[in-house]
Amino acid sequence: MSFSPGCREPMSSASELCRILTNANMTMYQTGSSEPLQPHPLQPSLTTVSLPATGDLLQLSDLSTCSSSILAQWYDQNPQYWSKQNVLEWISFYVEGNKFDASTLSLSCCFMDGSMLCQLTRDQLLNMFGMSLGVQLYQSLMELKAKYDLNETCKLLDNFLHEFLDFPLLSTVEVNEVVKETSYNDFSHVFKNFNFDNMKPLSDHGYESDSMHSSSSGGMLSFQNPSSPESRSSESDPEFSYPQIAKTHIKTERGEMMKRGRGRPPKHSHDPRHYQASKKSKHAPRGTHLWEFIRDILIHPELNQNQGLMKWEDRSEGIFKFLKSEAVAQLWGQKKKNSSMTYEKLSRAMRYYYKREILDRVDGRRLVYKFGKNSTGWKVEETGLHGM
DNA sequence: TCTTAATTTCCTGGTT
DNA sequence: TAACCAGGAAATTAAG
Repeated sequence: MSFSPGCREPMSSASELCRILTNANMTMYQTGSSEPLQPHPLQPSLTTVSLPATGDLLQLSDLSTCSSSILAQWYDQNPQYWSKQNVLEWISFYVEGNKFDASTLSLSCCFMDGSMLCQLTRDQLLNMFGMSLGVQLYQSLMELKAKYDLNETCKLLDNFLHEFLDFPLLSTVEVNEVVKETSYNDFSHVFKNFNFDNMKPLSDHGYESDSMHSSSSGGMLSFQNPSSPESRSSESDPEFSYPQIAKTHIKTERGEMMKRGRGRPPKHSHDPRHYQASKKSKHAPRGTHLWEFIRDILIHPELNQNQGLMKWEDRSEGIFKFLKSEAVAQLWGQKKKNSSMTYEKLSRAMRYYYKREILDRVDGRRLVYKFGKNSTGWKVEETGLHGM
């Protein structure tokens, strides 16, 4: 969607905005709206209760601390999944909280759901809401998105660590030097002890069958014996041994080698999980893009500390380096439910970003990339967080 | 149904 | 020699 600049137009007053919001609340939650607070599909436990009247928002000093309010319940969700009502509440909070002159604001600018909101650029928000309010809304949105992405990345990392044995969850680990030093050494023994006899053969089309990554906790990795000649660890850490899963060639029943087909492994439409996925809304947001996934690992070093996956080389310039290239690829694969992801493939996708200027080339340096002008959310001033 | 964006996969050749 | 980089080509998937 696109918002034309200058959609700000006179409106009666801030109280009018409040009145409309309050009425909207009453209408939606007393009569059974077609669009109640949308629970996050991954967080189905959210319960729907009445929203406070807009006036109540005035008494909230900080959204992030209002644990007893309904606001906190949807506020903790990914803004992507906010309803129009949620967006209105969010905007009105900043309007009221800053005593912003709502007469300069068009209500039509506020009628969007979270998905639309998240597509707006900083400039679009500034155009719509003006410098003062626009900047605040943009910063709030960036923080919320980062917070949600952190949660999701944390879950992924937890799943990844927890997939094989009772490795402590990141959320429960107290970060200290001992933990930092042990994490990956512990991994190598995990993989050495893994029972490779449980490996299922590849299906005859050359891809793993869906059953191979049917783990509900985010996709099960298939393994290749690290000592086998096919094993090709591209891991930059020589002590680190990761499971290798991509196989270029497969053996047929007659023992001849066949090439794997190109492109993504096809999904099986009869698979119940695929059915679930295909049932989701047509307007469901796209998954996080690769560069955003990378960015989120980088801007949350508190997670990275445990994994040592990546690090900033020059935060102000957006230059970063893969430390555990294959591990990052595995995590990305887990997120995309693709157990055959490798750094080789991931790096190809990264190179496509050069053309779009999402990434810039860093010549002569292995595993080093740089965020380009079309990437956002990694700068210190954008995130409000401070990297290493 | 078609188009398009964003990968994913495979490949060849070059560099470190 | 292994690991990585570069980029073409083709395939797949999801979203619009």
